[in-house]
Amino acid sequence: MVAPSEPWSALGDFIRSQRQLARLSLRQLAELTSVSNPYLSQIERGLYRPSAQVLKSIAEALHLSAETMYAEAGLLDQRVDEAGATPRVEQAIRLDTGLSTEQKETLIQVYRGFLRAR
Amino acid sequence: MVAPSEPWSALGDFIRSQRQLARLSLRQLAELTSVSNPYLSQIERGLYRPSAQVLKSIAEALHLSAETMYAEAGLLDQRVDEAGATPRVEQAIRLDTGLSTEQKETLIQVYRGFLRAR
DNA sequence: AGCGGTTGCTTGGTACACTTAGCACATCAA
DNA sequence: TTGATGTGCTAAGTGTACCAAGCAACCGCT
Repeated sequence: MVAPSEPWSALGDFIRSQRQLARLSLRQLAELTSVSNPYLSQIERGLYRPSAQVLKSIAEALHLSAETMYAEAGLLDQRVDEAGATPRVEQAIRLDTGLSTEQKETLIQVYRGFLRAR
Repeated sequence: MVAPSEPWSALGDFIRSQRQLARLSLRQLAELTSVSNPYLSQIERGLYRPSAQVLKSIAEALHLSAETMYAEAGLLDQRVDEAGATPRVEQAIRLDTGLSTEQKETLIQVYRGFLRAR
C-alpha cells in the first residue's frame, strides 16, 4: 500500500470530477484514452502520478487543454491565473462569437445568480 | 539495450544542444536538476523518455519554459485553442470552482440553447 | 613517469507506472 | 429467482524510469 502523500491526490479528485461531469464511466474514459480502467481508478484516488502522455490523453478525452491538466498536476509553473481579476467564465462568455449581446448578458446574469445561490 | 525508437531521441538532441549552449556539463546540469548524471546522459541519447517532472526541472535549469520543453517532447498539441474541440465557455464553466455540478450542467444547457436559438 | 580533476558512459539494481484478470455489488429483464 | 450488463476496485505481474557506484579517456600539473 503506497502512501497517497496528498499533493497530487488533488489531481485525482480533479480528474474524477471532470470525468463525472462529462458523464463518463471509468471504462468509457479508458476506451477514449487507451489507458486501462483500473489504472484510471488508481490515478483518481491519488495512488499513482500519471505520466505526461497519460495526462495528455485524459485531457483530450475530457476536452480540456493539456496545459490545464499539467497546471493542475503542478507540472507547469502555475502562472495560470493571469486572467486573474476577471472571472474566467464571464470573460469566456463575453468573448464568445456565437452569442448575441443580450444572450451574453442574460447568461452572465444566470451565472452570477448561481454564484450567489450557493 | 533498449531500442531508441526515434521519435523522442529528437528531444534528447534538443536537450543536449541546449545544455551545451548553456556551457554546462552533465554533472552540473544534474546538480541543478536533482537528476542523476547517468540518467541525463541516457535521456540525451534517447534511451529513455523522461517523466514530466524531470522535463520540468530540466527546463527550469536551462531557462526554458516548461511549455517549450513539453512541446518539444510532443506532449503538447501546439494547436493551443483555435476554435478547438470544446468552446471556451463550456470549458470555463466546467473549471469554475464556485458552481455546483448541477449548476454547471444547467448553465451549459442554457448556453447551448442560446447557440441553437440564433 | 606519475598525480588530481574533469569529461561522458556502462552496469546492476530498485521503485513505481501501467496492464490483464477477475471480484463484489448494483440494476434491470426474463 | 436467474442471468446479463454496468459500476468501481483488488491482485499480481511486467516493463521501464531512474539512481548509486564505478569505469575509461582526456586534460593540465609537477
